[in-house]
Amino acid sequence: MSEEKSLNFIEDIIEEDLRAGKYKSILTRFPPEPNGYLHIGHAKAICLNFGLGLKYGGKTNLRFDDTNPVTEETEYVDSIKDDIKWLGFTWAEELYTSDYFGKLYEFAVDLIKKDLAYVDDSTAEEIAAMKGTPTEPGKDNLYRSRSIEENLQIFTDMKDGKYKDGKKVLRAKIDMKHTNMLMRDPIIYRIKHAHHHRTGNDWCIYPMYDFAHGQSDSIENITHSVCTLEFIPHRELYDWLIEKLEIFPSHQYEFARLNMTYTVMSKRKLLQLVNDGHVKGWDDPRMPTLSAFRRKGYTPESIRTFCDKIGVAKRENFIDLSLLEFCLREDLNQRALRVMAVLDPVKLIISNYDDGKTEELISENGPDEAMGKRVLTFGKELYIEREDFMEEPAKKWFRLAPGAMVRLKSAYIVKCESFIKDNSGKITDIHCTYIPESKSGSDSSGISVKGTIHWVNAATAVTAEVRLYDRLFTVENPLGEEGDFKDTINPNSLDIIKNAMVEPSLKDATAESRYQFIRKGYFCLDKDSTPGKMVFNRTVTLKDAWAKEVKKK
RNA sequence: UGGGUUAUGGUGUAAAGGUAGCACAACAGAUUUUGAUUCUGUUUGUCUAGGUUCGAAUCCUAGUAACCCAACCA
Repeated sequence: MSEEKSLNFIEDIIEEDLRAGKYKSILTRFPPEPNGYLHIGHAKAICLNFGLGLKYGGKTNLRFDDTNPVTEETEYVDSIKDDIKWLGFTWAEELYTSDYFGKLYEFAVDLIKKDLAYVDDSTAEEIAAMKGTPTEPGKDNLYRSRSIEENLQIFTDMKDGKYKDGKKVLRAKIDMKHTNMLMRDPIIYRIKHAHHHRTGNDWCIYPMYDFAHGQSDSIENITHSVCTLEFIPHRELYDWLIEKLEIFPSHQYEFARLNMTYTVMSKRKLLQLVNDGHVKGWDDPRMPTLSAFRRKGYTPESIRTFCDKIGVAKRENFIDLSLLEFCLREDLNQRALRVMAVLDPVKLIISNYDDGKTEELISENGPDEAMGKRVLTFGKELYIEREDFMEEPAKKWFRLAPGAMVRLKSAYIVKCESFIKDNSGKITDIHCTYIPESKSGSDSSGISVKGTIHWVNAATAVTAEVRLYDRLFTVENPLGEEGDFKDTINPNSLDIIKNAMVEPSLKDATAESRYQFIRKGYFCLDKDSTPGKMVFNRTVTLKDAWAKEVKKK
């Protein structure tokens, strides 16, 4: 095959439309409802819609689908805008469906005048009963034959606030026996005496999704209105309304939403996790929201790469979380500064190193020369990772053990001579000797060791809190289990380490800094940090061949 | 008992009648002052049954499975 990437089915359609001269340029839109935070599934839709605009020299609008005042809030509007900007996209116009309430009302009046809409006084239960089921046709009710004049008058009265919530609705007059349930006289306007986040108390009737979305697309001259699969049955109604209203013919195309292992992706369920206190807010780093990924240290580039790799198609998919992590590591590996941090410290004392002596050693900041170098202080007392020492070494173990030698990264080779345990059997000190000729960069010792471990100098190390995150759920598909999805929440999804010892250069960390704690993973500074106490989030672990080796047994 | 949509390795995604490719995952090895990175290699697939054709993932017929549709949510 050639170098260029093959097109997805929507790109196929657009290229065909452009080729055929159906449109001179394209216009897409991203239409979130401001009732929750954006998650990784939205990122797929954002990358798709904005990506299409960019690729074909068109534009993309951001339109808040705010037709339900009871669930929508400005807080969500702000977070959504932040997330889209963070991902790196720029919208042509910031619009709101509520901008069109006047126009939409006119459309409804137009429909009534064409005898294509009527006011129904039935209760919600009655309407549901008359609607039939997917396998049984619905039935007409007596309100369906109301006169145009009467409908016009009552609809005006509805708008003027003469009725209470739920007393009347406006319905499109289509076909109660239609095989598509959505075509059985769908409700297009309902009464809600509620405060709207933008229009305040101007309206007490609000259009339903189906009477707002397609019409908004049309008003904006959207050429390709891309949405997820569950809206397929809505397309027939979308087209019907555009045809009857005789307005600009936007077209709807549907793709499969993103599903990912070890998480859930519905705003309703995410809201539940927040409200029930299973996580500490929408941006808790264990959440699949964009604000959580950002806080956890993910880069927008890695998420865009991920969205590119998963593709766009119409079949249900279930993406492996490891693909997202792969994209992340690939990016972080290139940009993260390498530093040393000991998460579970145990003291290492070098017996043949002079008391009070220190040395300044040079270490590279990363694999790329351009990342520069930094100075590390070495001394007689260090901290190393507790798990890097094994009293009775396992097979293929090439870290520290009694009598064994190991390289201290960017420093010397040391040999373990003895160790001390406290009353509870916990190792408190490891005594080593070092090989003076083995200094990194000028090693003349002739000794080669298999293992290299990280360390920090006890005298100059800084204490920091480190938060280790694991997947939020214990099973790949929390919704595939019997019972409530919350039963599969991972009780160990957060491990807080209060006293990690990190090298002093980390004092310069900023919110944007990306680090690799050598051999432990990628980390970033959390917003909970204070001048007196740094807090780091583990963004993702490094791949760990040893852990895999251990697991095999 | 209705209507709609989709079926390609473990997971995704290409192949527009002509060599089933790519990525992740898994496995094996090389390199390595991060058991990381990098590099090399291996395993695994066209839902089923018929048919058309020199040739079928692709076309035809009949099945099967999964998902969606009965909020005054979007």
